Amino acid sequence: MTGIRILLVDDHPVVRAGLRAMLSDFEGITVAAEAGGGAAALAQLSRLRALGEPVDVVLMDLQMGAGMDGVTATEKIKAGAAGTPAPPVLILTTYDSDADILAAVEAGASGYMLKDAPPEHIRQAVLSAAAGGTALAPEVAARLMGRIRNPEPALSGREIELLQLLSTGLPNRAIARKLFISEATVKTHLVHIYGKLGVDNRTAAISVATQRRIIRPA
Amino acid sequence: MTGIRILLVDDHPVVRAGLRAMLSDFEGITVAAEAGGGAAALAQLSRLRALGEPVDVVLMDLQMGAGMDGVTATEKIKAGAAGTPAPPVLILTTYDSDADILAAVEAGASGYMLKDAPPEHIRQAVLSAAAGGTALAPEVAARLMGRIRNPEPALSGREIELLQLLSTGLPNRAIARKLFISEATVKTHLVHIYGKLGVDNRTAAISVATQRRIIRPA
DNA sequence: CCGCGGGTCAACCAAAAGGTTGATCTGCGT
DNA sequence: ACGCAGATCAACCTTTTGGTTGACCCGCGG
Repeated sequence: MTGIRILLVDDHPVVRAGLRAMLSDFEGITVAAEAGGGAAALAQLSRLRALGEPVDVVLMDLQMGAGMDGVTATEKIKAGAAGTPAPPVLILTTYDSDADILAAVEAGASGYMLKDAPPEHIRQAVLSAAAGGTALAPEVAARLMGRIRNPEPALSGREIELLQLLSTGLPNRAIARKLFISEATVKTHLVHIYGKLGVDNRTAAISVATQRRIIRPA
Repeated sequence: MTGIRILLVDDHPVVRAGLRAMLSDFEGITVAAEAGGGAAALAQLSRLRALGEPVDVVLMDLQMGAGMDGVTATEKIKAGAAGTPAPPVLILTTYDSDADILAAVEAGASGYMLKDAPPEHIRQAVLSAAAGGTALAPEVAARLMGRIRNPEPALSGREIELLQLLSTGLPNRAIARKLFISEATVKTHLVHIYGKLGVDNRTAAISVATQRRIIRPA
């Protein structure tokens, strides 16, 4: 049997070693290559494709220190930057904030797993992704279901995006520039956010959004 | 030769597997046990001591999801909660905030390494700790040197108190009432805080203060 | 004793944020 | 075709913050 060929993308050597050790215990799964960042990941994908040994699944961390973050790398892979057809990308990260989950899904990720998941779950997710399916960690799935069932205090993707920038301390003008919209639009979004979160200023919005894990702590 | 016996403490199975794989490649180092949290770590230490197989070095993560955090666990170990003499504790974590480093050192840690360090550095640190020495990652050492050369202005107790309330989203008026001072005084404190943190608005102050662990996340 | 820093307050002005109304455009589902 | 919701923008006004200056009191250390 051919086996599922995997590319590990994580900036921590320790984590890469852990995943390699964990995955090598499973039948039918082999780690074809590793990358410590988004740019290296794209290079590895191209290299392996040129060798006629394309990877079947990319295991990608989201937070990666200096360089390209995982969401951007996923977008580039899915856009065919490392050749087509693009392999499925399975996110394996530490945090499960709405902001991260939505960004990853929009970037084209096939799944979203947490690093504290038991090995068996990760194996299942890899198999699922390789077969063209999807895989969500139970916690993640629960959060998404909650969003669907309870649309009352549901923030839109754009609003969450704005909230995330808000939490870094940027003034409206800077947020507007980052999102390529006008300051007026930023204010409109903020008013909506305040209404949905039941607050009346940006600081309280950040507090509530952080507690509800709508955004990850700055 | 006896070999150095290690206890791994980390809440992520993936990371534990990685460290186990990495360390097992080194001569003279064996992983005696693992723990997924601070409480389990103390239990493991006691158990192994009772078996007459005490560990020589504890490899400890700082951020551990739900239960006891790494600093607290280190304090307890050093206080003899798992028997004396207490083994050296080597911190191995993702973040290198000043607050984390200082807290770890104060708790009695023998070293502070980052998870993105190359395996050889981690091996050196383990050997050093086992021999009763200390080990600091270059980045960490650099930060400490920087602090000594360029001490960041410390926030006063009152300022931190105010910052904590600020992070909950209260406007100045409400903060004033909570602290039984006038709004003018709140503004004066805020100006001082902004100056010390190098920001110019309350939202950024919260962001910076949270990152530096000056205040706990809302 | 005197300076110094922390904490308290006031008055004033400038800038940013909050709130309202109303408008256009887009995609999506019926 | 239609309504609806999300996203976008403008103009206007009020409230809150930010920034400056100056002042007073207190405790601690040289």
